[in-house]
Amino acid sequence: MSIIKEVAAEAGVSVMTVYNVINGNYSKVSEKKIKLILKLLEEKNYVPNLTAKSLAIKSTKIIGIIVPVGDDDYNFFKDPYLSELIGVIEHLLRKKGYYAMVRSVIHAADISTLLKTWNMDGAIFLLPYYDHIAHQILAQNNLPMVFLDSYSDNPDIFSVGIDDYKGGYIATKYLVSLGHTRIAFAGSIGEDGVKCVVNQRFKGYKDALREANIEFHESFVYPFAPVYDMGIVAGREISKRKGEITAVLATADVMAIGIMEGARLNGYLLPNDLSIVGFDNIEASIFCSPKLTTVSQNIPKKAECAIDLLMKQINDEPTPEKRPVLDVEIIERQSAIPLR
Amino acid sequence: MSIIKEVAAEAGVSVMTVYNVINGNYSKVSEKKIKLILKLLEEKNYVPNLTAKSLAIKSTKIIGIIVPVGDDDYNFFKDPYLSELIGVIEHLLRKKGYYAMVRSVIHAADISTLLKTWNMDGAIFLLPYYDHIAHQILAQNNLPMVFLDSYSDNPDIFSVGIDDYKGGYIATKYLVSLGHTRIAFAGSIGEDGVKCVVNQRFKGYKDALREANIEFHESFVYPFAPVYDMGIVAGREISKRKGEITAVLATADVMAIGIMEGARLNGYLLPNDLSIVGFDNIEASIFCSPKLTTVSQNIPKKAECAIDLLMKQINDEPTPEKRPVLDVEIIERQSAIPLR
DNA sequence: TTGTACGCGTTATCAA
DNA sequence: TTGATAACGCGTACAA
Repeated sequence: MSIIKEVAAEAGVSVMTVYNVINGNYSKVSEKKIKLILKLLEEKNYVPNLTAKSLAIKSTKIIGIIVPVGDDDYNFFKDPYLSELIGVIEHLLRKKGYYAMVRSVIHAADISTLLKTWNMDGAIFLLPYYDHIAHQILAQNNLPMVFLDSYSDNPDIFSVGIDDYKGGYIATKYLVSLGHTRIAFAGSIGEDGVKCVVNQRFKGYKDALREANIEFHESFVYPFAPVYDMGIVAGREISKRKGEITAVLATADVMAIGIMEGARLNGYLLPNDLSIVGFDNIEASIFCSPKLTTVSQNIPKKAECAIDLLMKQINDEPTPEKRPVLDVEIIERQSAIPLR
Repeated sequence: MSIIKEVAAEAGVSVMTVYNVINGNYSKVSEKKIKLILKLLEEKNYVPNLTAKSLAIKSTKIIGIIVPVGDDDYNFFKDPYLSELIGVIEHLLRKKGYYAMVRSVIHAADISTLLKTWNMDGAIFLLPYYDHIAHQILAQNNLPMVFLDSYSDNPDIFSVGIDDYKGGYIATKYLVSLGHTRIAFAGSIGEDGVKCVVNQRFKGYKDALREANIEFHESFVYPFAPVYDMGIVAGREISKRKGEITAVLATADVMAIGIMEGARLNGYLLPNDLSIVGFDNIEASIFCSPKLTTVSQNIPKKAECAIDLLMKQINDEPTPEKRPVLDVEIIERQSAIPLR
């Protein structure tokens, strides 16, 4: 028997009266009974059952944290950028009385099922792998959603991004200011013409080169996945061209750290033989030596914006900006130094 | 109106018949209607509502992933050990049809509330900060639970741990084998006599010293928190005693990396001036230079054991071992080298 | 083969 | 002030 019923029986009142006390409708109950009922609830450690409440009010306070994973066995939490982001998000949600249901998804089709299964109040999509089906996701699920780093041209989408173009631009400009002219670009660029995170950074890179009257070489592009292992591969490739390439811009810190390793494996001395700039400013960027110069994005702020956007939708408040874009900046450390 | 009712109406049957089809009780429904109903369900993208189902069957398929956080603003996901662990756990739970609700908790009292609020099917406690109230947690919550790294003497507790004593022992022995005799220990040791992760490692450290006829010095102990920043502090302290201390065992990789940094800030050349052994074998232990020699614990296996123990409890299967202890091993890299 | 009735814990409405 | 009743979506037991 449920605690509510026990209390009602013991206090000699109806279940409804107990609920009135629980919900603070004190005006509707006599003071004497209030005290007794509160005492009994306390004694029995009553905690409202949210699965029942959810059913009644059609709101669960569950927010889905959706992370696409390609391969079934890849542990996306090893990515420090994602973990940090999830940590901040969980924290903010908790403070606002929501519950974070973290979920990696392999098949995009599973998303709708998940959201409906728990009748979630909202969802945050951490990685921008859904631009091509954004329309479908929006159509199938009528609930507040926020996409991170999306470049979808769907006008109905809410998203929080960073100024990827500027990131690529200032990083390249920074390397140019150090005297570098033969600058490689490492990152999984998408199809030509498609707007996406890496392509925007790539565009910034090319524009900065052009502005400095530096010719762009297709062979300077290493279109590898932004993970440590592929960084090593890229680093090995790049260091085969000693003297030809003097600097690299990588689209993720972990990749940049991998590039360092790969170059070192080929006998490079860092940062002398190769200047490297990363992207994200994860905590591990100070673990490596030389410490990584990188384009910093403010992860806590990104999370805040996402939650803010989500809450505004949930509470039917106006959203001044549907797609805020956060600023980025260069964090100068030791991995990029003047040429020569 | 719910999809179920729509389908029932359109198919001209009762709601019950629709449920029979959904639940595969085909024997109870005529083939013609089955096809029609399945088609309608498909069209309308029917997904069972777990909040309602949970209420009816008193099982939610939600597993709580509980992480204690001391300070309100500390982002525990920055800890690579925890993130990796959570990643594996989410993955395993998903494959078994469960949902991971990740939750940081500040006040231990919130735990019971959380578990009851969602009527969770089980819970995993990631950090062993609850040994002193384990009895209370067990008493207040009658659901399958698994504690990681617990040294509670409560016989009712299920836990998965690693051989911390052996870890401290083999790490110290390893340093001794390299010729070191003045070996410091860095980690937040608990009260004397209390069994806990760090104290066990500390015990292993002391026993290994004794076995090698090396005197233990109280002043060689740096009882700092196992985080990067405190590692730096420890590294600075240790490097003030050049020649006096030649090696350190740290109880966490991030701390070991911090120690490197602190020592370097004081002019140390690594690993020449100081040999360092870490603990955990997180991914970032290869990001630093020199690469970290460390005591490895098998995080995926730890997660697997925990889930296995949890599932056995949920399914009322016998559990051969209530408190499995996983083995550890030394991973030799570059941060610890022979003396001189 | 199909349908009815009731319960799960909670909220909302309305009557007493 | 208090309480009865219906509803939320689903499962179980039992009838027709």
